[in-house]
Amino acid sequence: MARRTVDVRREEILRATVEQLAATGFAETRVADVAGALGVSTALVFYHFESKDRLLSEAFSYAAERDLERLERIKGSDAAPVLRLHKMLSLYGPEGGQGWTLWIEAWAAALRLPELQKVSRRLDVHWKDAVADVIREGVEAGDFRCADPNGAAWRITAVIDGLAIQATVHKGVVSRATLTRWAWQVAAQELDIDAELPG
Amino acid sequence: MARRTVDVRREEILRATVEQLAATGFAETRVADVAGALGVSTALVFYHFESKDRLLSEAFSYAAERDLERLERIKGSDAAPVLRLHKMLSLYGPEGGQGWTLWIEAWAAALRLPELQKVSRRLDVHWKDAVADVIREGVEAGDFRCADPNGAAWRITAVIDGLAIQATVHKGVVSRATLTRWAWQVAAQELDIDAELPG
DNA sequence: CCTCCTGCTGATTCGTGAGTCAGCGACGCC
DNA sequence: GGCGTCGCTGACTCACGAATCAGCAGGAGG
Repeated sequence: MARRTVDVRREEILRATVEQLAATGFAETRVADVAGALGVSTALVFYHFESKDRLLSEAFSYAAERDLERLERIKGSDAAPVLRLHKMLSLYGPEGGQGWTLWIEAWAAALRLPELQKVSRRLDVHWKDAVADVIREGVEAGDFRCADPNGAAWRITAVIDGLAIQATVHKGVVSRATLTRWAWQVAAQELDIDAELPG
Repeated sequence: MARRTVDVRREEILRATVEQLAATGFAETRVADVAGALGVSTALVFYHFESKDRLLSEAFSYAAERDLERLERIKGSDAAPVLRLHKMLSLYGPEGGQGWTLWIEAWAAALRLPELQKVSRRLDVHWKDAVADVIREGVEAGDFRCADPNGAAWRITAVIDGLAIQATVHKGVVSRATLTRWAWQVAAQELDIDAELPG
């Protein structure tokens, strides 16, 4: 069977696991499914990962890391704060739609798996901090007026979390478009800017 | 073994199941645990509920129904809209703290179990509608100024959802007190009222 | 060309938990 | 007081999925 180096194979397995997780959830993901999707034996998965729990949390961590990279790339760009913030919220918000399934699953799973909780906490805090940073920059640049950038960041991202849950779990109750509009509306209110969407 | 009527026993089982669900999650809840907590045999549970899936969604539905009753009682009281709204948000928000574990689990589980999704959707929509109704009353009474009561209700409850997730899953990142304060702050902004907490 | 190392597998073990079933005993009813 | 219903149980089956292991093959290095 097509042999790979450890690194390549591990990443292949992680990617397949993330897909499986997003598609069928933590509880319903079988090691056999992941192996099957790659056309390898289940034993191979255990050759590379010592247990299923380990595999799942490493896979989630892998997905999280890739997301944070994309976030940092936007945050570090030289666009105006308003634009950067809007891009960040767009990335955080709808983006894909498959992503949210994974985060919702992850929050629930994190209630029980301490290892997963650490990753999930790190990811969430990082996100809110990044938003807060950009808000602070915008305030300094005179683009925003905001007395509490940190609180504002938490409230804005919380609205998105809350709305995204509704949009993802109860399909139809809120549209993606409404989600985006409302999220930006809250941001505008918090930052004392025009509610018109940029771009 | 202490014999009961069907109704009594069913409710006993449902209550025990809700407790178990809140404590250990949907995925980790065993029929044997529920039975054990009541000191009865697992077979009895299957005597009253045709399958585990059925038991779980009925239990969640049972908990949801009790919550909605409490909500309606507050909503229907004759206090001023501001006070009623605040009470509703308090009920929705911290209240217990064990409740949120259940909702987070339920959202994740609803992604896969259609029966559960129906219940969860009904509950969520009912909540947002109730908040919107009280906002509308407040507007009519001249207590609030709000151009979009429905949107405001969704945004306010979404913030609470989002913050409650953080408080519940990532203990320590936001305190209950901060959650309450921020939620009310968003409400005040939406309704153009004083951000001071009533009561 | 041989030979290890190592990635990989098929077959198997093992634990666990959902669901079943034959029967028992309490209690209402005649 | 006998009897039939019905809530209830213990002891079981059964399926499924995580984890193991002895060994197989491909390819790099001598």
